[in-house]
Amino acid sequence: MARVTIVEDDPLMREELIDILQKAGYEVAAIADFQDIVAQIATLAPDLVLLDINLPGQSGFEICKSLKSQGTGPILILTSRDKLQDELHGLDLGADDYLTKPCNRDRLLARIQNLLRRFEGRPGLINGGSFFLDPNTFTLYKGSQSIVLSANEGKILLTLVQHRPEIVSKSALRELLWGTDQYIDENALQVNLTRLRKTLRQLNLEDQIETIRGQGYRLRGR
Amino acid sequence: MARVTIVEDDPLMREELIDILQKAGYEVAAIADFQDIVAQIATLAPDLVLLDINLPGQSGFEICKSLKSQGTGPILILTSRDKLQDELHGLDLGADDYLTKPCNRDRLLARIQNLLRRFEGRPGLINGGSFFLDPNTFTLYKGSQSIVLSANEGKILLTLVQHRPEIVSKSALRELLWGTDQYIDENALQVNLTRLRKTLRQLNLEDQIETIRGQGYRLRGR
DNA sequence: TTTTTCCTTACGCCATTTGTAAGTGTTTCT
DNA sequence: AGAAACACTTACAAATGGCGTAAGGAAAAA
Repeated sequence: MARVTIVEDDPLMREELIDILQKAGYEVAAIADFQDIVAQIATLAPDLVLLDINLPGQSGFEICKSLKSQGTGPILILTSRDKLQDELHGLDLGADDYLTKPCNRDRLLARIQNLLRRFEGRPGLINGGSFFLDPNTFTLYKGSQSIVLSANEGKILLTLVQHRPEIVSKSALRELLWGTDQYIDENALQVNLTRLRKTLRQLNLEDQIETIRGQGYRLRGR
Repeated sequence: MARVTIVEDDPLMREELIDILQKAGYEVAAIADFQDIVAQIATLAPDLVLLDINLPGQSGFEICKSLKSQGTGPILILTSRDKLQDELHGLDLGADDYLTKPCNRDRLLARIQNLLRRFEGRPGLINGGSFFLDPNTFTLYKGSQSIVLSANEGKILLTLVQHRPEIVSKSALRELLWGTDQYIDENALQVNLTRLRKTLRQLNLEDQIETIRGQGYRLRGR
């Protein structure tokens, strides 16, 4: 069953949530120490985070923002305040859903289930700024379009994305493609880059890869 | 700006929604003819669908289900009924958010903006029950794994998904692969199905395709 | 201009995909 | 049980696409 992490400072409310979720069959973890919450959640690596807004110290909004910039799973914001402003703010920071407490038990479970389903099995796509890349198959997504890169093109683009916006040396790329830096025709890498750029052009992603003369390549953006 | 399609039968409500969204800068289209709604939406290809539940003829739930099996963008369900059951049902069918009307203007816009941001640039993957399928490249996702199907395997799986859980006749599949039903070696289709099943086994998706003797094939689930 | 670095295009080899063929297994009907 | 219809599997050859190699052109630096 899915793992859910609860971030809620009110002990009573926390226990009740734990109870509800456990009875629903979830593997529940609750944050007890309200310092370094983001790090704790990262370690727990839950499938979903149930996040209260009014917390001692760090605001729930901050946590939400931090988690989302790391590409975590779904976040369900839970707060006692019934202010519309909170909802707007929460959603604005990238929360995936929002509920006011006290909340209906069935509604809570339904929303959790829905969020989990929406994220379940969803590919761990890597955000490349103006596109997404599947690191397994090298399927490249932009808008409603998608194409599959060949193995070499995919490997190159993936490392460029992972190092964005830093420069990746030609030496590193040769190592990536052929396991070694030496005894490789200098031109082989060039050709592969030309091919990659040509493929990117199909999705209107021209001028994404920048050449740094004498040093290597880098991806624009960020 | 993003394109939004409104599906709402009450003219007053519809005009108000159109007004709100247009003033917010969206490119708005509204369904006027309430027949073949799904086909109309598919043609419009909006970035988001605002979907009322109580409609003349086809239920909003049906439309939601159909759209989701085609890999459309986000769907925001809008209904006057304040029944929890509706919400549960709507979310269960894969709607991405839910609001009861009359709804606050700012809240509506915030939810729309949030949905659009969450889906922006994200691939329109089709939910196949226990997997996801990219209809363009035929990249198949299950959990953290993914593989790219060959053209024939992809076409077959895609139509099976789109018709799930109904039976797809062999004749229809032959038409799909070769454009015609006649003069095709009966065996050719079999071979392609064997290959597809073998590929699916790589992702532990055995026994997904069921053979209905004398009629065709169908995908399990739903 | 000369030199260095990078880009582009074309060619041939190799792997993957696909239709064809042939044989085996399974269900249904008499 | 036997036969016929239907479905599945494996193997092989042609077509397709990816890849390294080669050679020449373009652009930047000296």
